[in-house]
Amino acid sequence: MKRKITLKQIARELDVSISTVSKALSGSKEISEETTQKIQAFAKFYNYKPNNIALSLKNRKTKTIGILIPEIVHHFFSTVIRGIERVANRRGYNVIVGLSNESFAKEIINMEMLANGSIDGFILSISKETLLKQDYHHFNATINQGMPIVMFDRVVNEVDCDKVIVDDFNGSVKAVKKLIENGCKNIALITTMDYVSVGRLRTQGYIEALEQNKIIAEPNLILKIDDSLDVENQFEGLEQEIEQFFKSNGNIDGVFAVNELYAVTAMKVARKLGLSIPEDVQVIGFTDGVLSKHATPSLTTVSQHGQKIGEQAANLLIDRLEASDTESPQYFKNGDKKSDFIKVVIETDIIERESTK
Amino acid sequence: MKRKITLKQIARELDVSISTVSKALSGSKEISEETTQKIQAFAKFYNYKPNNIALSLKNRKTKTIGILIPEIVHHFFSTVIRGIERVANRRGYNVIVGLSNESFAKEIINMEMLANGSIDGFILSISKETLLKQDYHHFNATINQGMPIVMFDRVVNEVDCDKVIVDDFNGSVKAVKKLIENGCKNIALITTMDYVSVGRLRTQGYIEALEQNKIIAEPNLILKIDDSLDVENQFEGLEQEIEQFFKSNGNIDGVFAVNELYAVTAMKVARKLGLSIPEDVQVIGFTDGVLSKHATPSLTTVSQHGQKIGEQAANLLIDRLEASDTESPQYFKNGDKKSDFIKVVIETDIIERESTK
DNA sequence: ATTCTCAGCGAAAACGTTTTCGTGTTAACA
DNA sequence: TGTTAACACGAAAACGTTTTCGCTGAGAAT
Repeated sequence: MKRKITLKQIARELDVSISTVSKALSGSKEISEETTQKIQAFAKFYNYKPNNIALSLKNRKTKTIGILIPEIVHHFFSTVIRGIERVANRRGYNVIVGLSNESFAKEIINMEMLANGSIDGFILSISKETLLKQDYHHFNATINQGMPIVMFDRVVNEVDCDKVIVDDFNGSVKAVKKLIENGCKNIALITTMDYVSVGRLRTQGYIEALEQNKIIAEPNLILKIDDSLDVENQFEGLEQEIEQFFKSNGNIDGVFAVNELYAVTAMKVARKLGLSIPEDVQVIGFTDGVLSKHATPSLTTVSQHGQKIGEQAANLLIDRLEASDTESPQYFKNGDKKSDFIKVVIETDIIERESTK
Repeated sequence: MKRKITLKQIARELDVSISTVSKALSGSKEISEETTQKIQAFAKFYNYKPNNIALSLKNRKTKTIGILIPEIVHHFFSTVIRGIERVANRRGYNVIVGLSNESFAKEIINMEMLANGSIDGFILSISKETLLKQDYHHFNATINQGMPIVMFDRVVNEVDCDKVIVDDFNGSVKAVKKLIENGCKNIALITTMDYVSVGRLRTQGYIEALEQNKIIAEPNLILKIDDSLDVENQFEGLEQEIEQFFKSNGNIDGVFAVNELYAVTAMKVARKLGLSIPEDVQVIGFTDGVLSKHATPSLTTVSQHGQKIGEQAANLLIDRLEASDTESPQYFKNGDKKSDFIKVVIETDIIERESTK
C-alpha cells in the first residue's frame, strides 16, 4: 500500500526544492529543460496528482457544488441532479448532495455543514416545512456570507438569488385547454395544499383555462390532497380519497392532476368504477416520470424537463462563481439591485399518450 | 456581505494569539476562565465555524464519502443513496455523488477526480461497460493507495473489498417457486444479458426453482433483452420485443422478470393480447419501485431493500475508516488475508400484490 | 533569598499547494 | 575588468486549522 505521493516527497527524492517541482510540473519556463524532464518523468511514474484539499485551501474555492433537495427517491429531483451533474462535470466541478427530507431543521443543518468551506455555491429546492414556516433566514444568511445560491422549482420571492422554475401556470393552462378541446365538460382537478407554490400555480392555471373558456370552476371538482410531511408513507389513503371524490362527482369526464402519482391513481380508481380511459374520462398529469411512461394506459403529461432545469441551474451558478473571479467586486457589493439576479423559466411541453383522445 | 470569520481575525480583534483562540473555543483548560468567555462570546456573535477545508487538510481526512453509481434516475440507486445519506449524516459525513452513466471512461475519470483528497472512501456499483471489459485496475489502484471501497449490488470477485449484495439467486428462486405454487405451468423469464452479474444470478435462480420442481427449463421461454449501453433511450423496442416473445409462446401462464420495467411491460403486452392478470397469466418482477406499487394491476415484486443496502454499505465504510484511526496499521498491511473483508448479503422479500393469485 | 511549580499564553510546525521574490551563477557586453 | 542581463533555482508566505512545546511571571515552598 503506497500512499499518494506529494510535492515534498518528489522534491526530497530528486534533491530539488518544492517550488522547483511545482513549477516543473506546471511546465514553467523558469525551470531548465533537463530538470523538467526528470521531474515530470518521476511524477508520472509515481502517478502524482495534486491534492484537491490543499488546492481548495490555497485557492479558496473547492470546485464543488452543493445540491440540497427535499428527497432523492423522486423522479423529478433525480432528473434535475442528473442535469446538474452533467454540466458540473463538464465544467470541472463535483457535486455534493444533501437531503432535507422536507424538514426545516435538516435543511439548516445541511446548509451549515456545507457552507463552512466545503462548497462554492448551492443549488437547492426548498423543503415543504420551510415553505410552511416561511422562515428563509438561513438562505439569506448564506448569501450574505458570499455564497451564491440558485433555487429551482420550489422558489420564493423573499430570497434574492438566481432561480430556475417551471412555467407551472402555463403548463396547467395548456393541459386543461387540451382537455376542453378534447370535449371534456366536467374537468376535475387533483392538487396539493396551497403552501407548495407549484401546487398553487398549477391550480391557478386550471382555473384560468376554465375561465378563458367561460366555464365556471366548481369547487366540488377540486380535490386538495393533504400529503403530509411524513415522507415515508404518505400514500396510504390516497386511493380511497380519490375514489370518494369520484363517487361524489358522478359526471367527471376529465381529470387534471398536479403530479403523475395522483394521475395514475385517478386512472386506477376510474377503471375500478367501470369507466374506461380515454373514452369515458381523459386524464392528464404533471411531471413526466416513469409512471406516466409505463402506466397502462400510458399517461399524457406535462413534461417539466427536469434535466434542462438542472443544467440551467448549474450553468447559472458556475457562471456566477467564475464571474466573481474576474469581475470587479463592485458588482457584488451592489446588493440592492434586484435586477442582478436572473430568473429562468423553463417552458413545459405536453406529451400526448394514451390517456387522452 | 461579511465573509466568514477566521481564527486569525478573532485573534487580531481580541489581541490574543491564534492558538489561544483555538484553545478557548475548544474549551481547553489551558486558557483562563475570563479569556475563554470573551473569545467564545465574540465567536458566537460573529457565528464562527471552523473551515472544513482547513480541517480536512490538517486531519488528512475529509469526512466525506464518494458515491459512484451508473445512473441516478433509477429508483433502486436513488433508494440506496438515501440509505447512505441517512447513516452518513448521522455519523457526521457528507456524500459526494458521481455518475458513470454506465461508461468505463467516466467511471475512471470520476474516481480519479475524487481520489485526490476529496473523499475518505468510496461506495460504488460497477458500470455495465466496466463489467463487459472486465477491467478492474482502477478499483485496485484506488484501494492500494489506501482508500477503502465498498461495492454494492454489482460487485465482482476480482476486487478485494467489502461488499453488500442482494441475494439475487434466492430471491429469484422464491419468486419462481411462488409462481409454481400458484399453479403456473409455463413460466417465462425475461432477463438481461449475462454480463451483468445480477441478471445472471437471477436467471440461475429461475432455473434452480424449476429444477427443484422437476420442470425442465425451456430455452424458448427465456427472453434475454439486450439493453444497450445507451442509457438515453434504451426502452425503444422493448414492448415490441416482448410482444413478439408472447406471440411465439402461446402458452405462457407465468412471467418472472428481472426488473420491474420488464414486468410491467409484460403485463401491458399480455393485456393487449387479451390475457387478463392474474387469471390467465401471473407476473412477478424484481426491484420494488414506484412502477410496481402503482401499476394497474399492482405488481408482485421481489423487494431488494435498497435503503438497507445503502445503510449497510455506509456503516461498513465508516467503520473501516474509523478503525484505521485507532487500529494498528498491521491490520492493513496484512493484504493477502481475504477474510478481512466482509460480504453482507441482504435477503429479499416478496411483496404480494395484484399480479399474482 | 532562592528555587520550584504552575497557570496562562504565544511561537511555530504541520497538512500540500502555488506564487512572488530573491539569489547565485554564468555569459555577454562595454 | 567591471557591469549587466538572463537563467535556473530556492526561500518563504499564504490558505485556516490544531497541537506541541516553550516561555514568562507570580505565588509557594525551602
